[in-house]
Amino acid sequence: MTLTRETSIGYLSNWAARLFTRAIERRLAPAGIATAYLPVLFALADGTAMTQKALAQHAAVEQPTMAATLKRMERDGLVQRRPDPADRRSALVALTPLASGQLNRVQTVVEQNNARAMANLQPAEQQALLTHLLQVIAALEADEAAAQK
Amino acid sequence: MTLTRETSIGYLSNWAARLFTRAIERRLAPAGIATAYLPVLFALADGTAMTQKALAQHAAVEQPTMAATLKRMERDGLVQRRPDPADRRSALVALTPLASGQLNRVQTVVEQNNARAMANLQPAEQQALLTHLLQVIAALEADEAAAQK
DNA sequence: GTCAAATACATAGTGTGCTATGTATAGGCC
DNA sequence: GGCCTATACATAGCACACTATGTATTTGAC
Repeated sequence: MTLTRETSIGYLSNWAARLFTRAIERRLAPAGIATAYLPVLFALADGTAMTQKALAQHAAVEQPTMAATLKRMERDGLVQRRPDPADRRSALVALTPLASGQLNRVQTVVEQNNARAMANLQPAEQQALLTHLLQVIAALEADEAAAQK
Repeated sequence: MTLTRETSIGYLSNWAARLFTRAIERRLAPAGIATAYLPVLFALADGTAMTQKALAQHAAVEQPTMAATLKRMERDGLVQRRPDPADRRSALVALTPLASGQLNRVQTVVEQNNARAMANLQPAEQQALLTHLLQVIAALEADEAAAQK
């Protein structure tokens, strides 16, 4: 039993993720929205302000990755930081009106993209795919946590 | 129906892919093998030599991406390029003995990693997951091809 | 045979992720 | 109060992906 790409869940996940990134970029880059911005946009969509640490946890990326993403979003006028009155080490990040104004369009594009990607699957199959992927993610996170120690 | 991470196939694919990359890095980086090397290693495993273009198509990455990967692999002593006698524009890439000697170990690590990731799924579910992901990939590639024109 | 178009690869610049490490503030112990 | 540790963030350096573009060779039309 040899290893081929088509039977490697790792390879297929990576491949699908790159295709998703390209598809989102194609449709949102003209609007100044990059894929890494999406978790931040959705996390702050309701108008709340969050710390960088909380945003990193929400997006499941490391802190320096989120720092770079926020720097680009700030450059692009999508977020603003103001000092956290309760802790001078941290800042509270919130969306700008420019970002809020694009939320509807962004959400529509993302949902349509997800729908297009799963258009060949029956509703039950779509649900199964999401469930199975979540179980894979849980297994990999458990493996990572075990290796940590 | 709001968009949450847990129901977004795009987000879950990206998340799983990052976890896979980290897991592979954790186990193969000490051996000098990076994740981007894997498609090249497996494509050349049988001793054949391929052009950069063929390797890029095999790995489903763009040509400059493969050029950079091959440069790192050459730096790490894993591949060597020799001029293609039939076409002076291109070079034929082949594994070095150093790379060939690590193939068994690499294949074992990748297979074990895939097995660990799907350990919580029944065999039928594992097969369904792979099939569904392939259908998602096919849909995204069709979408990309349509946008291309 | 010549020249224009196509092809193979290289390079530059950027986005997004990681690890390792530095700096400033907060919090708790004595 | 002073000090040690923990925490929040910044920075540096690298891997790996992309697009855009340049260079050299090949191919095909004439």
